[in-house]
Amino acid sequence: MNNVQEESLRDQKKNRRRLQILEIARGIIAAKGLRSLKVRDVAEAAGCSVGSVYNEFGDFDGVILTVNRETVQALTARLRGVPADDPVRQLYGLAATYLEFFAEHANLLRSLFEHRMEDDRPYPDDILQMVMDAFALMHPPLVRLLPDADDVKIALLSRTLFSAVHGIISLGLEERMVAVPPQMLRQQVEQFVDTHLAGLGILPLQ
Amino acid sequence: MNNVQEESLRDQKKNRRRLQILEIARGIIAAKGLRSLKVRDVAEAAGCSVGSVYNEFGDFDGVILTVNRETVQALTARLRGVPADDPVRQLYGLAATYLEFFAEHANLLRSLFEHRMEDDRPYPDDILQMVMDAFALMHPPLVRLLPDADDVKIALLSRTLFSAVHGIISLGLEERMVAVPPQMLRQQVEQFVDTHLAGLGILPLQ
DNA sequence: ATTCTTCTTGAACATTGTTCATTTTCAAGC
DNA sequence: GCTTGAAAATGAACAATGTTCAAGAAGAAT
Repeated sequence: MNNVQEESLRDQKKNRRRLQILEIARGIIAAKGLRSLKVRDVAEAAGCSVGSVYNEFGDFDGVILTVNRETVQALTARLRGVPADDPVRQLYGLAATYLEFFAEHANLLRSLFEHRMEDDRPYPDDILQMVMDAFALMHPPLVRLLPDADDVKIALLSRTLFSAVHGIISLGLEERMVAVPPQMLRQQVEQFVDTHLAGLGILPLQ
Repeated sequence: MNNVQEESLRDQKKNRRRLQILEIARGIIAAKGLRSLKVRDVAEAAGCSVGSVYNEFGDFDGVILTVNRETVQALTARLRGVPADDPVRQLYGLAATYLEFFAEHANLLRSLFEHRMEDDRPYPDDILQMVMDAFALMHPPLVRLLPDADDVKIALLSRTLFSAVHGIISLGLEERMVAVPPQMLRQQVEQFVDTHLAGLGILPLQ
């Protein structure tokens, strides 16, 4: 017996179009920033009417939020790929991987963190949850390094440390904040993690 | 001999209006966020036409940027008010004051950090410089604490540390990132600075 | 083939940034 | 104080862009 639902021709087209719209929107955001994203441009590039975009995503925020959702998913996947062999190495790896990902997809990450909803509608919970889950990825290695510490405190520490790294990277990558030469940023982040771990009483890698 | 330029009635009105427009724009951003700022609302509240707003600020970005400029000026003033008696205390003070200011004016700071220009016009240099100068305020106390360190390294450390604090605070204050209870944030920032200073080999306050 | 449902379309509308010809206001010269 | 010229204010018109919806097209169901 086959559980796979028969996909109608209609659904096929719908799905294909949906993916296409998202791909186009993501491309525009990545290339020229969220502010350059226009419904008509997306519709035209996707070969459909603006109405179809609305039909599929409800409103334009819907498109943006879906792209953002996929961004945080891709980020999480990348971060989960960091080896968990040695906990200290893992922490370095998480920071370095975040930097790498941010540098590759700066405009997509800015869209994720900077997009504000119309009026006062709340940002979708599932995206927030995913961001928080990503920022909690430092939890397991920290638990291994600080076996005697309170679990709640480690959870807080994990988010704090990741938020700190996020701040360093997101400001460091603003070309406009000419401050930091990009190749120096990696070293800078490493140094930062290093110092902070030392402050936690954790010995560096030998 | 009086160097003060006689101010004509015309200039008086112009200046008064300019201040009024800025006050109104700032109020709207602070209360409802940058995305809720509309030319017509500002013009109506200021009792003038939209044309006058354009006449005074060139374009709408001009209004936003002027508000942002004043925000970073106010921030800098507050940060400069932190006592410089003890360098460690000063570092705590800078972090705590930044948190305080951010909590009081969250939407204004988000406008400062998140506003993107139309097209690819560059963000005004003077504002960027002022932000960087603010983030360099940790430099003097760090120099006192690490007298043997390279000055360039301290400059980098200052920006890094302040960026880290910025990351913790800006994410921590997003109501949407329910993560951190606000009153806990202060403690969290303090803890963070504490740990990092320890990592730098700096003893905490007795 | 017919009917029914659903999706698609794109013109019309709504909102909001921007321009500019006209009018108003003010200061300077007489 | 009247005239004149420059500067500013006005707001209607325009442009760009998000949103809606009645009509039509396309596919599914019978």
